[in-house]
Amino acid sequence: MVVDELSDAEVDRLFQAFADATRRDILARALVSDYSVSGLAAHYAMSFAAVQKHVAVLERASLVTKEKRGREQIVRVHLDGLRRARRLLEEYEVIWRQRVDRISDILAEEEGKSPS
Amino acid sequence: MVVDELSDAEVDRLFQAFADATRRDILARALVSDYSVSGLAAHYAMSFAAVQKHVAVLERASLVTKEKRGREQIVRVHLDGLRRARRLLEEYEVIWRQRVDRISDILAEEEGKSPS
DNA sequence: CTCATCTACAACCATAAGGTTGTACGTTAG
DNA sequence: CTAACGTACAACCTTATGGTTGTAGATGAG
Repeated sequence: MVVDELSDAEVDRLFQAFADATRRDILARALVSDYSVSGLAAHYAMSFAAVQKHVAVLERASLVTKEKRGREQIVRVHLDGLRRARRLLEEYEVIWRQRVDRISDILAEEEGKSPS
Repeated sequence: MVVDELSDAEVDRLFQAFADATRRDILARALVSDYSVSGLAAHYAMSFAAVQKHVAVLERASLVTKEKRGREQIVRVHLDGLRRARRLLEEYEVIWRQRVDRISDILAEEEGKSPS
């Protein structure tokens, strides 16, 4: 029933990509409009190469893709990655809810057996 | 309007915590039932100390808390952390949606101005 | 009381992560 | 054509991460 089967390594890369403020900011910028790598780099107090590496991390996590436009490389968000990460977290919450429900059921049953 | 204001460092820790398969598994186990640290450690092909460190990472990320019970330390999930992470990812999707809507509006307006 | 259990933590090691600078190469503007 | 721009990538450094072993302190079982 689970449609998007991600390997552990893929999920690792996905969350690892989110685990850095610069990368989250890059993602946020790329979400609202198109940026080239150097266009993004202009916003950060670090070298172009560093930003390039951050984009590479996002790319390996399937969160963005790069599209060549002339001599520039446009970074565009790949929404699927984002959705998958979000769904994974939702699944954890579902598990929690199921547990709560299960415990409620057990308590209800116990009460039915010996109403104190 | 943003209720849960997380610092960059907090969010870093949150996603960093998810970025390891062992930790995600620990979290999943702790979600479905109560486990002591050694009870968790029994499931993994690594030392107790290693598992202990993983739990510590989850704890620093506010994803779990430990509760002393006799000589054991019970690991319980702190649902808030989970919810916050999920909401953050949802916010990115919202931003994306807003962008799509904005572009649609612009296109609609352009069409209104000079219907080709 | 004594011993096994559970935990905590320090010290150490190998590798990964995040940053730097430097070099090289395709592309576009003038 | 030439110069500037955008990119790619290698080499290097420092610190963080994920693992190990070993030691030591509480606590519970017998």
